This record gives sequence, structure tokens and C-alpha cells, in this order.
Amino acid sequence: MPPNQRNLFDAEPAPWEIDEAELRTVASVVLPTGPKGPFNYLVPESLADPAEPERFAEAGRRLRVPFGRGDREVTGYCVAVEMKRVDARRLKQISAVVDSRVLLSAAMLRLTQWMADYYLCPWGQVLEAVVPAGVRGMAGTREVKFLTPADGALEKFKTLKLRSPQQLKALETLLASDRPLTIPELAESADCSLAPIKGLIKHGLIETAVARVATGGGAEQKWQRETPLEFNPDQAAAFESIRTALDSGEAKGIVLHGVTGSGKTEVYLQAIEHVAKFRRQAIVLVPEISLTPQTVRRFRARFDRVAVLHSHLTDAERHQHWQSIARGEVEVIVGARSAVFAPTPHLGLIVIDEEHETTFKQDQAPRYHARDVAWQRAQAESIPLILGSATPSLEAWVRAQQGEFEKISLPKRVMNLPLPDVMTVDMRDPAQTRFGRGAITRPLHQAMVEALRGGGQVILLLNRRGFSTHIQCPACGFVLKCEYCDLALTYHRQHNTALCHYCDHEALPPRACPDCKSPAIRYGGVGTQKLEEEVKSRFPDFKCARMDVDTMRQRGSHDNVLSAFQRGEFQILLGTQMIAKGLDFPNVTLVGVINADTALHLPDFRAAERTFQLVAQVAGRTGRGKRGGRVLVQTLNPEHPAIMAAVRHDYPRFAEHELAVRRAAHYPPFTAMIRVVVRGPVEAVVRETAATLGGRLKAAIAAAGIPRMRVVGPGTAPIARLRGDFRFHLQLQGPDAAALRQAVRTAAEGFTPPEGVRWMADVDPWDMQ
DNA sequence: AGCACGCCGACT
DNA sequence: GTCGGCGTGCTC
Repeated sequence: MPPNQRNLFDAEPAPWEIDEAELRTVASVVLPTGPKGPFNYLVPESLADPAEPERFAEAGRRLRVPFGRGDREVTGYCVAVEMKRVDARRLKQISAVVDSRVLLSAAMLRLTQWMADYYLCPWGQVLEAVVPAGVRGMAGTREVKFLTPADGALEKFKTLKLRSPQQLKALETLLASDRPLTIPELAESADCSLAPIKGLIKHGLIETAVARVATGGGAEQKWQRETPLEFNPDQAAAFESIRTALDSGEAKGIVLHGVTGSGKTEVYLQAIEHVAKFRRQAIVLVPEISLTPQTVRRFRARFDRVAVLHSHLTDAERHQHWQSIARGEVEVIVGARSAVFAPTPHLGLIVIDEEHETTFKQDQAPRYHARDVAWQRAQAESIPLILGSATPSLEAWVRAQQGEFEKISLPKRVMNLPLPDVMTVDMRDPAQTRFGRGAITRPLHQAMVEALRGGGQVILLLNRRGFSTHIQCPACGFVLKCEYCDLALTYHRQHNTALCHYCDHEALPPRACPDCKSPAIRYGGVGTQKLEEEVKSRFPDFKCARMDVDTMRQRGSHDNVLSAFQRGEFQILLGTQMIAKGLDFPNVTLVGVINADTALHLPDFRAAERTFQLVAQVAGRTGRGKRGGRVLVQTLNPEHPAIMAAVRHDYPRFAEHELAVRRAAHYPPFTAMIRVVVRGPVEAVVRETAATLGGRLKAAIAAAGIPRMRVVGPGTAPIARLRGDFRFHLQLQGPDAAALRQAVRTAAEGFTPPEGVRWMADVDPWDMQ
């Protein structure tokens, strides 16, 4: 019977056929793309035998299944296998089992299901994001034939009256081997060619089995061992609380609020040592930033078996690490966001360092936040979750205040070092700025002179890369924008191009205004490249290095520059926010913030929080040695509460002020939020689609009768055009997060946007642009 | 998402 | 009659 006609014969079951249902083994399969499913398939006897682990259909492995009217073979994730009463004639059968072992434990399957539900994303898409591509493709492995002698091979050799001495020698060699050999291995040790081996296989005296093996192996590097450091009383108290949580066998969120330089890492390290004693594993999430080499080094120095997962790994390396973690060979996993999915067999602790960092939120679907996924996982595995930061996210802080999480403070730096003096430089004051041209004010210049003269090092932070941040015509006001985005182009002098920092589009920098033809076009705004020139001309006797995405493209370059700075090979380090994170330089006596206001006026309710974090974090980079240190913050808003609090190292005061603002404006963390973005190439169509979607959302809210829930917008997104697409956005706000998600689901049901228009929902958005 | 199905008009 | 245009709806 041709498969396409099948439905003709067994369409709807007639009433008298209804008790055709029978008890069968059924697998639920979720596909990575396409319709959501899950779809049920019959498990044939041949794939239902646990004694054959190579082809056992069970939850957590991938399966090949026939799908659609054409029965094309697709790969899907098996999420459950159960005995069910089904009408077997209406189900198709699994074709094959792809994975020879489980990729996702039952707990991880539940976690991915939670993510799909919470982040409004198909389950299959979550699964594809959780299992690395290198693991799915079994990168770095290949199929190899292994040879074992058949039962009674030697007797058979005689009864078959074979007389080849080469074959006999090969067979005897194989019999003498204590493990299965590959064909080349056997040829080598029996000192024969491939022909006699093939002959033995043909006669059935040697049996072959295929297995996947790793190709090549990474060399293990030996690391200098370090012993635990002495705790100060605050650290000891913090560790005690964490140890109690670890021993309780219960889930517990712990906000470890420790000022910069208070020794949080040492607390993590000893907590993990405690976990490792019980042969459990720990996951440590760090913001990417090439995984802050100093932190990674400390973990390597304290544990024998550390897996470091970073973005520069090849697929094969990632696969090897993943397998090694799954086998329980690893004590600690240090990695960025996605390391929260590490397949640890017996997880004991999750640590999120620099918990406030935005990199923990994924900016593509599934748009998860590693902190929230980690908390979900911690609850499922009944383990503690430590959220460490000098500037905790307000989300974490509020939960600590409400008693949902425990709060632990490390209010002092180790060895009682003082926090650095922070001063603002008011850039509105002409007396301070009228000092040549450039980005460095008189007080900052003076401070640099003093610091360098005293043999100290200087860090300068400027959160804008490139040379000039905009190209503008003073005659008509025209600003050169990207052809595809609604964004000003940045001038990069090195390659003499005008570059879009969002889509990487390059344009030729104009000599005259493209609009009014005035030749007076001006390159304005200071980026890190221009700052570097300014520093070099002001301080020609000192060496200076720049660190931003443009200079850090190569693998390892980050670590190289920082190590050189630590060795004192240059005195001035300038760069974007990547220099503000987790670094420890005892000889840095001055930190200058060129412009603290860059994040302050973003159309984003988190603008103040970001500003506070940036200033407070970079300020923490100094005063870590005997010489002490100071910080100068250049700003046009010295009286802004976020900047004032950062100057005073006063996180609680900042939090109190900012939380009052958020509460009054009904913003997170006091309300849940989902942002919906609609985009497409034709502005009018996008606008109309956004309006339709807005209407559907409002209707969904009204129909469900949800109080205090509102739809803001649609309106033009702050970045109105990106990569050629016009963008409109909406925000759903309300106290009940689940109701918000349900409203989006209801609105999406049966909604198909016009050709070319796409839309997405971002749950708990971080970026509002 | 992908693909077969079916109902149209233009062609051999 | 037959080919193929795309609109529609289903996929265990």
C-alpha cells in the first residue's frame, strides 16, 4: 500500500472500532523545528530492549522517525516512553535510535520543558539550544570497526582446513590481546597486511563491532597547585552559611553581596571543595569576557578536574568536555551562560559570579536568563544557588529582602584594604574641561600624572569603541547613518571606514556632507581609538594599550594584554567595559571613567542600574595593593543618584532609591514584563502588524479578565530600523507573570503575520532597544 | 517548517 | 488532456 493512500483506508475509527485500543510501548517525540508536537510513535520490540543499550529507545535520546504524508525521516528528541492504551494503527513506528546514550536526564528534560513554557518558545528549540551542536553531531568521533575472535575460532580454523600462516598468526595475536583491536592495530601487532584479517572476517573467525571513538585527544595541562587561603571573619561566616545550606539537602538561593576585592572567589572555592568531598559536581557561571582568565586560573590551581567551557572551543573539544562531564569525571565546570546545562550526574552547587551581568541573558531564542534557569535547576536538584556580586541585580536583591533568598554580606575588602576614594569631575564646569581638546579633563590629567610619576598604573574606561562616535555636518545637522539601521555610524580610523556597530555594515567616510554638500563635515564624539591617540600625545613617555572588541578578535589576546599589564609591561590600559570586570591589579592606583553617562540616557528602565554597576565595578579595579588607589569619574550628572551612590560605594542606598522608582513606575522587579518586537522590510506593514498584535493582546487580557495588566504600545522601537528591518515593539506588564505569558499564547494562536514580517516575545527582557 | 493536495489557467 | 501556479491544511 503506498504510504500516501494510507489515510484512505484507516481514517477516523468507526464507533465499532473504538475498542481497538491496545496497550503498547509509545515514545513521545519532540521535533527541533516545525509543528510543536509532541508526537507519539510505536516502539518496535527491536528498540525496546534495555539489554541492548546501543539501540534502546528511551527518554532523553534522539530518534529517527517517519514524519508527514511523505514519511520523510526526521530526527526528534524522545521526551518520554510509556506503556499506553493506543490505537496502534494510527501511529507510525520509530525507525532508529540515533544516540547510543542519553543526552538529557529526566531532570534536564523537565528543565527544558519549563524553559519552553516560561520563555514562550517551542520545546524543540530549547532542546536544540541545550545540547551543543558538537554533541549532536558527535564531533571529534568517528566510527571504528573493532575485532574480537569468534567463539572457538581456533578450532574452526582447523576444521575449515585453513592453512594460511598469516591468518593463523593474526588470529593468535587477536586471541592473545586483552581488548578488541582495530584492523590497523591488528595488522601492526601481527605484522601482516590487511588481506589475512579480511579473510578471517569472511570465514567468520573474527567478529566485528562498530563503536564511536574520539579522534585525537587534547593534551592535559598541569597547573601549579594552590592551597586554600585563610578566611577573614566575614568570609568565614559566609562560608558557614553556605556549608549549612549545602548540608541541608535543600534548595536555597543565596545572594552573596561582597564589595569588590572582598574575596568572594575564595568563598566559592572552599564551598566547591566541600561539595567535591561528597563526589558531587559544581557549576560556576561567569560572564564570558573570555572567562576572566584570572578566575579560571584560580579554579585550575585548586581542582584536579576542571572543565572550562568557553566560546572559542571547537565542536570536538566541546563534545569531549560534555562527555567527560556526563561521565562524572569533572569536579567543577566553569563556563558562560550555557554551562548551566552541563550534564552533571550529581550536581551539588551552582555559583553565578557577577550575577548582575547582562551576558547571562541570551539574546536569541530561547531568550533565557541563566540566573532563573539556574534557580529552577537548583530547586529540581535540591541544591544551593549562590549569586555573587558587588552590585547585585535588583531582581536578586528584592528576593533577598523578601526573605526568599538568603543574603550574605562581605562588607570589607580582604586584609582590611580600604575601598578607593571616588571623585566626580563635573564636565559642565568649564574650568575643568577647558584644557586643550579631548576627552581627558584637567583633574583627570593631573591625577594621571601623579599616579604615573608614583610608579602606579592607570585604567581608563570609555564605553565606546571606534574613533569618532558620529559623523555630523555642522551646517545642516545631518548625521551619517547606516544604510540598513537607524543608527549613527562610527568612524574607525585604522581602516578608514564608517562602521555600523549593530550590523557591521561599512561605508566610505564622506569628505563633504552628503546632504548639503558642505565641506565642513565634522567627526565628533570620542571612541576608544581617539582616546588612545589622546593618551599617547599627552603621555608620550608611557606605554599604553587599548582593549576593545576591535583589538581582542584573536583567541587569547585578552589574556595576553592583561598578563602584560600585570607584569607592568605598560602603564596605561584603556578600553571598553571589558576592562571593568573581575580583574585584580595591585599596582593600579588610578581608574578614570571618561564618561559615566553613556548608559544613563538610554530609553531603558534599567539605565540607572547599568550606570551604577559600570561605575562601581570599574572603581573596584583599584586600591588592591599597598599603594591604595583612587577613581575619577567624569560626568555631566554628578548629582544623579546612581552616580552618587557609586561614588560612595553605597549599594544599599542605590538599591533603595532605585527600587522606589521601579515600584512607583510599575517596573520590574515589582512587575513582570514581556516585550514583543515586530519587524519587517516595509514600515507600514510592520506598523499595522504590530497594531493587530497589540489588539489581540488587549483582547486576550480582556477576555481572561486579568486585573492590573496593561499593554504599552505599539510604538517605534528605540532602534527603529535594524539590518534593513523596521521595528515596532509592545510591552506587557502586570503582577502575574503566568497570566502575561498566557495572554501572549492566546494572542499568538492562529495569528499569522503577513509575508516578510516576523515577531518575537522576550520574557523578562534585559535589552529594550 | 515542509510537503502533498487540489483547484485554477495556459499549454501541447 | 497535462503541466505547474500557489493557497490551504496537516503532520503521531
